[in-house]
Amino acid sequence: MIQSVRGTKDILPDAISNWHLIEDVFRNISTLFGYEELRTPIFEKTEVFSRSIGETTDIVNKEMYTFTDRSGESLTLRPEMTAAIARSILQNSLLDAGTSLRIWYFGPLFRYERPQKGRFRQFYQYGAECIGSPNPESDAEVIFLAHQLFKSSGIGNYKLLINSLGSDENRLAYRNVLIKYFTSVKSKLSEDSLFRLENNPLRILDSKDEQDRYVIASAPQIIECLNPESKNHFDSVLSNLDASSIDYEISPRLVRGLDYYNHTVFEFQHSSLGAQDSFGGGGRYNGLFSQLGGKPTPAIGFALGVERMLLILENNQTEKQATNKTDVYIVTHTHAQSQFAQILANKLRGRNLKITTDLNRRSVKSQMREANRLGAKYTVIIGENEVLSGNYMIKNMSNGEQVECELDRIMEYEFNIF
RNA sequence: GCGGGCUUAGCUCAGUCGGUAGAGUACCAGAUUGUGGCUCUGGGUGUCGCGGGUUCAAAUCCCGUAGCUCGCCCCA
Repeated sequence: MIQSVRGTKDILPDAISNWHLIEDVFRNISTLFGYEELRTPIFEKTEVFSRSIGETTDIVNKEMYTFTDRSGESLTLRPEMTAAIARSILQNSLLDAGTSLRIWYFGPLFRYERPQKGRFRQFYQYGAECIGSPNPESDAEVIFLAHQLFKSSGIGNYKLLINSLGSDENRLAYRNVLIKYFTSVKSKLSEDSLFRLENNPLRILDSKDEQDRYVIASAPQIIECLNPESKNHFDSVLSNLDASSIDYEISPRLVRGLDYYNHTVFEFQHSSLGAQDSFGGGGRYNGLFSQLGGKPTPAIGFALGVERMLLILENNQTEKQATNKTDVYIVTHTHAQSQFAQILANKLRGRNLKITTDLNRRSVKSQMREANRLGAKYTVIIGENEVLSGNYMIKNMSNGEQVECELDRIMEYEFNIF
């Protein structure tokens, strides 16, 4: 049997209703906040990602699906969206100076990783980007948006962690302070963290290793390296959140993986997710547009892992409520009535009723059973007698009552499908 | 890239000491000759992941391999 590619999965009809629910929330709430949808291709020139995400990150180093096309150009299935969105904004000149551009997106991303709970090689993200404002109210706005998305889709009990990396200079200064500190306690670090010390020392702060955590506890914090403007910006973001009663936890060790982040960074965590407890995250990326060849443009955004959101939802849903897949099931006694059944079905569909007919020429009993299984509120029963008399049986499936109805009047029959 | 667990019917799983596979559920048929649910009766629908080895005999023991899953790394 041919199987789907490792780390990819089919979204089966049984699971689709939660996807629809969450996609509706994405569209409706984003619109309420004045965000417009932007769809970009699922592959880009490789440099879109290699120039923005960071050469030392695992995403660029070992997780990209990169290939050369027939013209010899290096292309990559998008491993994240922000860089692609920025590319599109620059290419299409969507940004007017002095105003804000509000964009949201939804779609599949691709990373070559070992799959585990809440992690796939093809996975979906929703994201929102607020471009053009350096001010703390835009930081707050995107967090309000995320908050409302969770509220509307029924996700509660999550934790918002927030931190500031400061300006690029602050970040660099902190990096040096950290290298100095961790080098001094090198002997106590785990093997992984020794590697991080060479490549991405900030990430040591995120280590899950017990011993590392002990060392990390007394590491210098980035707050100490922030200049006054950065500190002001951060404080102001927090006060905006306070004013709107958004709960958060300042997490001095939150650094996030992508190189383009500066100033505010944040992450949403939920305890029901297993090892990957983060189901969304974002931050400010004032340097990204210039890295991609545009004018320096302040921006902030976040992304949500849709499969992880669905995991949270499924955890909350104790029982799946049976959805009725059809309103009226048309039962035919023999195959001879199937044309009549289909004519009737199409007429009733014109009344916006969900109609199912039998396609397998099964017994009346089987058809009734299926009608029941599909949650049909009514069956219309057609047999030889009905064809001769021009009358049809309409059976109410919840109380078993049957009435005879003339063909001409079946279009007026009041089906109570609620 | 590394480590643990798992793989038997459509699904969830049992299978003892090696003796050629079973339960629940789903499904189909009948009881009810034109009518669902509830009940009863009957029906097994299988490449025991795959390949090799040991053996008179392998779902079971050994070796290899693939897939799934959870974790590490990293990230949504």
